[in-house]
Parts: sequence; structure tokens; C-alpha cells
Amino acid sequence: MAGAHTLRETERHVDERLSGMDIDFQAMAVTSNLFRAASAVRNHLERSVLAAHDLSWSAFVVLWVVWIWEDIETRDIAAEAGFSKATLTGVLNTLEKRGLSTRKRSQDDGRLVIVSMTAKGRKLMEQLFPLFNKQEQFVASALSASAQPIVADGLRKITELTEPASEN
Amino acid sequence: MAGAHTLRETERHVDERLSGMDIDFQAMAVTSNLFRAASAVRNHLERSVLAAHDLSWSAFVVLWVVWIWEDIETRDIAAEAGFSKATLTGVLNTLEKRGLSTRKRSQDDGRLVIVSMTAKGRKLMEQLFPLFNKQEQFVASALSASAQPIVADGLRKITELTEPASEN
DNA sequence: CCTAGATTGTTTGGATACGAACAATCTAGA
DNA sequence: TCTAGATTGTTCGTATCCAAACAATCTAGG
Repeated sequence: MAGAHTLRETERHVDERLSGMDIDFQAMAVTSNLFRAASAVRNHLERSVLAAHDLSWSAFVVLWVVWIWEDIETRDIAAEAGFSKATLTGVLNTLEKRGLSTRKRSQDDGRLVIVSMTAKGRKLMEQLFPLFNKQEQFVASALSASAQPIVADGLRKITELTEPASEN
Repeated sequence: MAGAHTLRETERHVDERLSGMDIDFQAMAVTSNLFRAASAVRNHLERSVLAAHDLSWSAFVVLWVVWIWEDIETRDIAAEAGFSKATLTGVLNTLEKRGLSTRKRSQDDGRLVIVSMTAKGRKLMEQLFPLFNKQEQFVASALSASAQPIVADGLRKITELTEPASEN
């Protein structure tokens, strides 16, 4: 993952390569660093926290959403977690098989399915999330105290700007 | 993708849910916003630019890396693009099938494979990248002029901190 | 009450991604 | 020179993910 070139080398090389074109390098740096950072951080969290518990990234995300919102409808999980309902079906099957969450049909609306955590799932998250957050602290420690809220806020604004209004 | 709850609602709900625990909310905001932003931006770029040319995300990334570095070894592409060499093999097959790139064995080292672009591939990138960059500008426009370099720089620091030293 | 359309979760088929095993090639040390 | 180990790209098996089609259910309008 590390790359034969550092980020700075890459940026310099790109600058030269595109010198003739009318390119916004600042904007390019924002997005390309965004993807690289997200990938690196996800890998880091998977290896440092999730792997030991044999949890995939998406399984953890779903577990997290259910833990936070408690008795949540599956359509909301998909929206909250950021992937399709088709994917969610598979993840919920896995979580259910491992006894971490359960499904039940809504009584108000027969189409809806409500997901809730088992005691085992809740216990896992209570144990896991502090470890996860420790690594999140490590990640954020790359930023100065003053930069942290600017970055967090900037990322939120980017999300709000680019996230489509509809879902699936 | 949009979610039944806004980011602010989610953050508030999470704050309440975890109020008893010793959690670094600032760090949590940084990482969770990071993933959400990356996902939203990737979707936005796929739909607004790549879909019309029937290019997958990773195909575009590989094309980009090859375009920038020109006659690059596959091991470097994988490192630069951020995914495994197994994945890269498949992507290069696709690109080659569509006549956008070519492979040739290195003459210095029989194990290595050198990738270069075809004229068709180069033409595509010269047409495509300005459009891509226009959308990158749109993404970055979510940030104030003063925040842009702070965010770009912060993301780079996060990458450098969390990216593992070795690869594959 | 009835029914056409909308909504939801699942299934299906196909694309994408990775780790492990493998063959080809190179390198270092005797 | 020869060989054991390292390195590289590909193949294979498996897991993950999505769009489209589908069945079940709800809702609005007559």
C-alpha cells in the first residue's frame, strides 16, 4: 500500500505532467488525498481492531449503526451505513448467524423489518468500540488540535454537498 | 445514500448514546466523516463523469496512474493506486481488452511487466481528466479557500501516519 | 370495498476485490 | 557454476458489493 513514491513526490510529478492544462491542483489534492486517506485508515482499523474479532468492515459498520440507533429499520441502516439494501441483506444474514443481531417484522407495516442487537452483540460492541475509538484517536493524532475540527467539518460539508438526495 | 438522519442528527444521537463512556468524539467525527465523504465523493464522480464512459472506479484510477507515470511497472501501479496486485491483473486485462493500455515484459528483469498507454487511452484521459477535475473543483467548493489546504494537508498526514510500510 | 401504483426486503446474476498458492525469474553465497 | 531463497505477476477460490427483477405489503383514489 505504501507506494513506491511518497505523496509529495506524486504531487510534484503530477504537477509537471499536467503543467500545460487548466487544472485546479488544490481541488485535485483534496479529493485524491481523501481517497488515499480513507483507504489507509480503513485498512488500519481493520487490521488493528476488527481482524482479531473476525469482523468485516461492513459488518462492523452495521453493528455500529444498530448499536447506536437500537431497533432500527433496515432501510435506515442501509442509508446510515452507506451501502445498498442488497448488501445489507447479506451482512445481516452473517450477523444473525453469529448471534449478534436479530430481525423481526414490523407490526405496523408488514414490509418493514426491524433489526435489534442481541445481548452478545451489545457486549461485543461495548468491548470493541473503546478499542476502535483508541485507534480513531491515533488517526486523528495526525492532525493538530486546531486542524481537527476544520477537517471534520470540511469532510461533513463535502458529504452534504455530494451526497445524492435519494437512496439505494 | 442520503440517510434518514442528517450528519448532525447522527452526531447528536451518538453523543447521547455514548455519554457514559470515555470516548474521543472529535476523533470519531474525523474518521466517520472521512468514510462518509469518501463514499459520497466516489459515487458522485462515478455518476457525473465515469459512467458516461463506462469506466469503473479502479479502471480510472489505474488509467490515471499510468497516464501520470508513463511506462510504469505493475508493482508500482498497485502501490500507487492502492490495491492488490491480484486486483490489478484483472483491471489491466479489462483496460487491455478495451485497447486503452498495453503490457510488455521488462528486458532488464524478466519478472517485471511494464504498462504503457495506447494513443486511444491517452486521448481518452486528455478528454476525461478535465471533466473529472471540474467535478473535483465542485467537491472542493464545499470548503472555504482557507480550509482547502488545511483539509488536503490533514488528509495527507493521516495517510502517512496510517499507511503501512510494506505492501500487498 | 377494490385496485393500480408505490414501497420494502430478498433473490439473482455479475462485477470487483483480496489472500494464498503457483510458476517464472532473479540474486546472493558457497 | 550452482543452488536456496526472494521477488513478481497470474491463477484460483472466496468474500463482498451492487443493480435489476421479484414477491409481499401498504396506500390513495374511485
